[in-house]
Parts: sequence; structure tokens; C-alpha cells
Amino acid sequence: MTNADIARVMREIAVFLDMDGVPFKPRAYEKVAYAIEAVDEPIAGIYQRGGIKAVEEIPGVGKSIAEKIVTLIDTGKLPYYEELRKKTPVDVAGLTAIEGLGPKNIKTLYQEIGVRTVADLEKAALAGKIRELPHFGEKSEQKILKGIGFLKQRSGRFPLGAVLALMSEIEARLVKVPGVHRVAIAGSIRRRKETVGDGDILVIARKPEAVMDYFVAMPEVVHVHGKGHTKSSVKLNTGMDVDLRVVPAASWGAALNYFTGSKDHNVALRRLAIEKKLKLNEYGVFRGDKAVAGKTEEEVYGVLGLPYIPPELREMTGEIEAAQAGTLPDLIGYDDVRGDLQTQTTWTDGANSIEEMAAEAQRLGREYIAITDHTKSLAMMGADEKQLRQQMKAIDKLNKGLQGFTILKGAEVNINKDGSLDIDDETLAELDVVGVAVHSHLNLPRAEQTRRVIRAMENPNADIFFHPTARVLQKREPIDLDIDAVIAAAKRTRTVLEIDAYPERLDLKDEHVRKAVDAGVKLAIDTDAHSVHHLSYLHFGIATARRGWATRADVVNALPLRGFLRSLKGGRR
DNA sequence: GCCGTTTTCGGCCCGACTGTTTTCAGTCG
Repeated sequence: MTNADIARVMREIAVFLDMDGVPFKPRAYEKVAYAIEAVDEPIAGIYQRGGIKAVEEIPGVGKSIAEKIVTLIDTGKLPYYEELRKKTPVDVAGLTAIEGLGPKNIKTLYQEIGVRTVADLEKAALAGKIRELPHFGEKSEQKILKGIGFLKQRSGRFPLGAVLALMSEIEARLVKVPGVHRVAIAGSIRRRKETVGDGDILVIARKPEAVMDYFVAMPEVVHVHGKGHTKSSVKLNTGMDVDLRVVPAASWGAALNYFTGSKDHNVALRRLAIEKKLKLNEYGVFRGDKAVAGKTEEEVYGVLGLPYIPPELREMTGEIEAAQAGTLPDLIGYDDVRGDLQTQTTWTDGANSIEEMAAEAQRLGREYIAITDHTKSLAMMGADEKQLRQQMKAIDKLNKGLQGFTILKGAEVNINKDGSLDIDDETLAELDVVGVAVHSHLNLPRAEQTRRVIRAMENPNADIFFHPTARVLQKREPIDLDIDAVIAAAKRTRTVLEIDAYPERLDLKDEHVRKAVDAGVKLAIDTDAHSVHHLSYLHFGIATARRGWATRADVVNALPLRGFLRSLKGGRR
């Protein structure tokens, strides 16, 4: 019984209860489903270790739901859930995935014409049976068929790196629509979540209709979900849905706050407003009928008694409490990183030379760059000790011709299966920056994998642990590491943990960054660039650092060159 | 069903759009 299994049962119970119009309980189960998905370790393990009391520690889980979770873990079944299923035996997950179908409609479809699966639904729609039902009509029938079509080609969530460019382009085009005063991207994209489900755009416009007309007719639009005076929603050819809202200038801040989310953060703000006898919605903060804030986000937070909370922190992971206590972190800024510490060149699998990479990094405003080509045990033929020495000489020569910029000698050294490194210590000691990384034996059991990387970090030459979990978003699972043990070892050995900014990696991820920051472990933010184009990806890594509450002081390559070199493990430079 | 600087009861965020409907329920975010 995995966490995902438990979460699925909780979510289905919520839907079943919604079908019967049960008040409030469904929200409780829904909340628990989200909470369980957010827990890093298996709930079964938590239960084994700490009993039912430990399960009740999960936010939103009380006595009753804890008992149900424990029953699920112990027996693999839950009578309460089985009863609900027996009453309405339908494929909840499949049917709710269809746009516009909710609990009430699913119940009607089952009771009136016996729809249990998406296949049943499609058959009924094609036979024209759905339009006959109460509260359904011809349009609902068409909408359902279209929804099934979209479901079949659904791609789920999108990596931020895959959508940010297009969204920025749409933003730029909207700015040029006549009568448009202001445009902003909101939602999870503004919070810089590593993957996003949809896009949210906010606009101030003199003639809202003109913006809406333009928006729904954009060349990328394949379907219009809805078009109104203030809100429209479309599906793009990439499969992603995008919402557009037009708001009055006086409500800009409140709307931006509302549509940036997260949902939980917004709910918490509304509760705060209620406590202060105020009402918060997307139009502003109101005392009775009188607007007391709304024009800027700062104003909205201000009347709630809070300092401005940066979007990357709005995930309901303690930011409200920190804001109230005045202990919000002074997050690292998007211009604060001075050097790039992981880059590959034509010496191994990169597309550009050392000179080209250095020139582009300098053009982007960096003060230094570490060249970290792969090492010998990698299948693609990485550098051996002799080649590394040749490269060091080449870099020395290049540095003589540079002003205000330094190329550092480095390597991305493979960690062998036993935790030893594939380059000898003598050579490593000659390098300025040694990154170590896992590229093989990705499937070792947790204890062995953890021992392996900790042994690598214990090497006095290992400055930085590159992309620690080796995950590739939506392609490769992270290696099985006891991340708390790795962070503790990083602290003990003074090894820097990397945030790999490459949008498919973002490794460490935000949650792990937060743990590292809390533990006082230093971070490096690097692009892992394999061509000059990748050098500009740094901001994705900085966003991840910000989402992990990192300040400038937590990041070694926010330091000027001398300070950065001094911050690495002592004794050899 | 959960939760508590409203704490063991009484609350639980709020509004736009759609479709089917003559005033609103359902869904979504």
C-alpha cells in the first residue's frame, strides 16, 4: 500500500461523499489525499515506527481517518470505502478526469443510465442518451465527448522549462493588444513550481472584449473552454489550458495575489482577513462594502498585518507564520549568482569549446565559470587524469587573456559503485572545483546508495555533490537516498550540495533545498550547461533555491571568486 | 471529519462561467 494508493482511496471517498451532498466531510478527505501525496516517506513506515499516533501527526489526519489509513495498511482493504463503492460502483478516477464532470453528474449518469466507466460514457454520448437526462442537454453531451477526446491525448503536468518561454511570448503579445495597460503571468508559473498544470494570465484593459477576442483566437488555441467578459479559458496545441482574467486596476494586487495562489495560501489569507473583520477576494480587501486595499499585493498583505511574501514561498509551508513573526528569509535574488560551477565542453559531451562557454558566461554577467567535464569511467569516454592535466594547462593559458573573468579548473567526477571516485586524489587536489556525481548503478537499495554517496562526500577533494538525486523530471525517478542522512553528511564533511538548474533536473528539488538550508548546508546553483544556450537557465535553479527558502548566504557561488574558493573544503588551496 | 491567540463546539474561502433553466446547480480554480 503506497502513499499514492492511500491518497487515491481518500480522494475517491471524497467524491463518493460529494455525490450524496454530504457537507464538509469531502473536503476533509480531499485535504488528507493532498497531504499524503506530499509526505516524502512511506506512510506504512511511519505507522510501523510510531504507530497510529504518528499517522495522526500528518496534517489534516484525525482519529477517524488515521484508523482508516491503518486499516488500509494492515489489511489492504477498507470496509467504509468498499461500502461506498458498492453503492455507486463507478470508475471515479477515470470519470472525474473528464473536464466538466463532477460527483453529482457522475451519480446521475450511473443511476439513470448505468454509466460506470469512461467507455460506457462515450457509448451513451454517441447514442444520444445523455441529452435526455435531467440537467443535461445536447451541449453537455458534446462537451463530454470532447472531454473524452482530450483525456485520450492528455499529457498531465508540464515542466516549467517547457512552458515558460511560450507563456512569456503570449504575455508579450497581449501587451500589444490595443487598450491593454498591464499583463502578468500568475499561478504556479509565477510561483515557479517545477511542473505546472495550467497557465494563468492577468490583464488590465480598457476594452476587455478586445483582449478576450484576441486571446481565444490565438494561433496556438485548439479549443475554447469558455469566454466571458472577465474570464476566458482555452486549450493550447501543447495540451495545456490557459486562463485569462481581466481585472480593474484598483483590484490588480488582490487579483494577482488571488490568481498566483497557492490555493492553500489564499485560504489562509482569507481566514486572516475574517479574523480582522475583513473580507478578501480577488477584487480587494473589504471592510463591509468599503475597499481598504487591492491595488498592489504589498497593500493586501499590509492590511492583513503581513509583510510582502514572495510568490515562490506561497505554498503554505510556514510562510504565513514566518511573515507574522517577521522571520521570512531574505531570499537570494535572481541577479545574485556570480559564477557557474557545472559546465561541459567539447572535451566531453558539450557542444561548445571552453572559450565559447567562458565568453557567453561573461556576456551574461557572470564573474567566473568552472569547466567540469565528465571523467573516464563514463560510457561516453570522459577525461582521464592525463587529459584533465592537459585541460588545466589550456585553461591557464586562456585565463591570461581574460580580464574581470576567471575560468576555474574543474571536473564532474564519477562516483564508483563503492563510493570511491574514478580520478586519483593527487589530480583532484590540483583542480579548483571538484564536483562528484552519480551516473551509474542508479538502482541500488537505499542503505547502499546512501552509504555510497556519503563515502564520496567524505573525500576531502569532493567540493560539490552535483545533482544529488540524479532525477530527470517525468523521465527518470530519483535514486533512492536517505536525504536527511545525506544532508547531515554534507554538513559534517562541509560538502556543498548542488541545485542543478537544468529545467529537467532541478536537483536538489525545493523541499530538499529547504532541509539543507535548515541544516546549515551550503548550496551551489549551476546550469549543467552542455551548450552556450543552457548557460541562461540559471534562473530556474535560483527559483528552486528561493522555493527552498535559501538566502544569498546559503549559496557559495553568490560569493565573489576569492570568497567562493575560500568557502570550499579547507586545507588544499 | 478536522481543528483551536474564537480550543472540545461550531465553524469550515469565494466568485465566474456554463448549461439548462425561468432562478439555479454544478464545476472549476
